Amino acid sequence: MRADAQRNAARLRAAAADLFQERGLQVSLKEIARRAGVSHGTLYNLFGSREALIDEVIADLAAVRLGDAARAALACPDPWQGFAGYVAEVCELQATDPALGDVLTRRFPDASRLMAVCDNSYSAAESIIDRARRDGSLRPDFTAADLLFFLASHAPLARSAAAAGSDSWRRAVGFMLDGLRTPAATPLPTAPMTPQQINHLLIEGSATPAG
Amino acid sequence: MRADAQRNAARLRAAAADLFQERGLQVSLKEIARRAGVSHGTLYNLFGSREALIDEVIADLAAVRLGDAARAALACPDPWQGFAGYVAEVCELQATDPALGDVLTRRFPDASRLMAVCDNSYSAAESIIDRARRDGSLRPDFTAADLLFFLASHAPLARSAAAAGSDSWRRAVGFMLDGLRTPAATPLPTAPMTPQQINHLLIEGSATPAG
DNA sequence: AGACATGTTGACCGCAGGGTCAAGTTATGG
DNA sequence: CCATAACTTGACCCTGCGGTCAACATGTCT
Repeated sequence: MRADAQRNAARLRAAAADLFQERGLQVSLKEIARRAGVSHGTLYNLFGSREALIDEVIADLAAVRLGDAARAALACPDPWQGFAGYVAEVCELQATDPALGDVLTRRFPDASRLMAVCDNSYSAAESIIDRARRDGSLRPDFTAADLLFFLASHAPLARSAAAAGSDSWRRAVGFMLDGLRTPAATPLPTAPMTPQQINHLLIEGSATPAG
Repeated sequence: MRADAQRNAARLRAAAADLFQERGLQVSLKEIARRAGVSHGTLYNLFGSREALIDEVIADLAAVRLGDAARAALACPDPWQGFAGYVAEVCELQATDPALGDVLTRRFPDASRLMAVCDNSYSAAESIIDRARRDGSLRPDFTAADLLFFLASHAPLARSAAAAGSDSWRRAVGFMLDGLRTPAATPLPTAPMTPQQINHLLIEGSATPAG
């Protein structure tokens, strides 16, 4: 790879990282190129697709952030504290970093490294949940699918609340957590989602085609 | 108004009602015209703006649906049952009717009749919440702003879950309600939103400009 | 029936997005 | 220092959106 190409790739990566984190994973590729100070043709040249760019720029970061949160949760002596702290931490990430808010939505199935991060996070969440359930502090009917549903619905509003300088999303998380403790538990009206249902749900989630 | 214009207006209203309820209040106006079988020029001619169309086609419907839910809630002898049923009912509306899911987002400030419906609903929610708080069954720190936050974040996923034939959103509502009963209550990390903050939050919510 | 007001139409504008590619430029190795 | 492979560029394609308007059609009233 020629030196100038390397320079351009670095600039593009930096611009992409900035914009993804400022405005989410759907920012226009032309705008990324604009901010990097190169032609959008060059972006397509060097990366080929938004997914490739995401994988290069966000996947590691997401892996670290989510991995840290999960590790901290499992390291916490009190399973409930671990679980609650994990949820709060992930929500915090969603509120402060739009890119991370978009990670869990699985809306970029072709970003393979990112999808791997999603899968790992899901497994980690299962462990965290399991531990808290076995402990008796987390209601037994709560599943990782339920957590994912909550996080996915929470992300957009948390993001704009944070952008508007508001903490209000923390309240929503607080209510939710109070509903997840065993003493509060009340029978649920329906079964948890299967992984297929989750996928379907999240991907269809926002980019509904026009037909 | 000429007879053909009246016919066209009726067709447009019908098409708009259909599409709003199928896909939400942001469907393209050209598509509404297409489905109505008239030129989009005619739509602009007869209605002038999306907001006018919304006001004509959705405002009443929303007023009735939300009003019924509120009335039923206040008529319920048990304040907690009334509150919980209200939340569940509104969520059901959001899940089954994308147009109603968009109503509470306040993303169409120029649709004045719709905005009035929002305001009324908010007041009604305050009464319902108040009654349940005074009853001692609803945690005292829960406000109408919190409910609005929940509903706004809930709507999109509930919609796509329902579209995918899934009931899973009911679980989320169940967890949330369990967190709202007084016995579950745990101190909250931050203050509720002011009306201004709500407005800001919801309107910025999804249509973030590119700049 | 005819004339005029009232409506309708679709081409057109500007914008922005994704994506491609021939032509031009520049780094690099011999 | 130059030949060439490697790279960049921006014009161009497509799509779809909101919105306007001159030219045309049609209902309506006398």
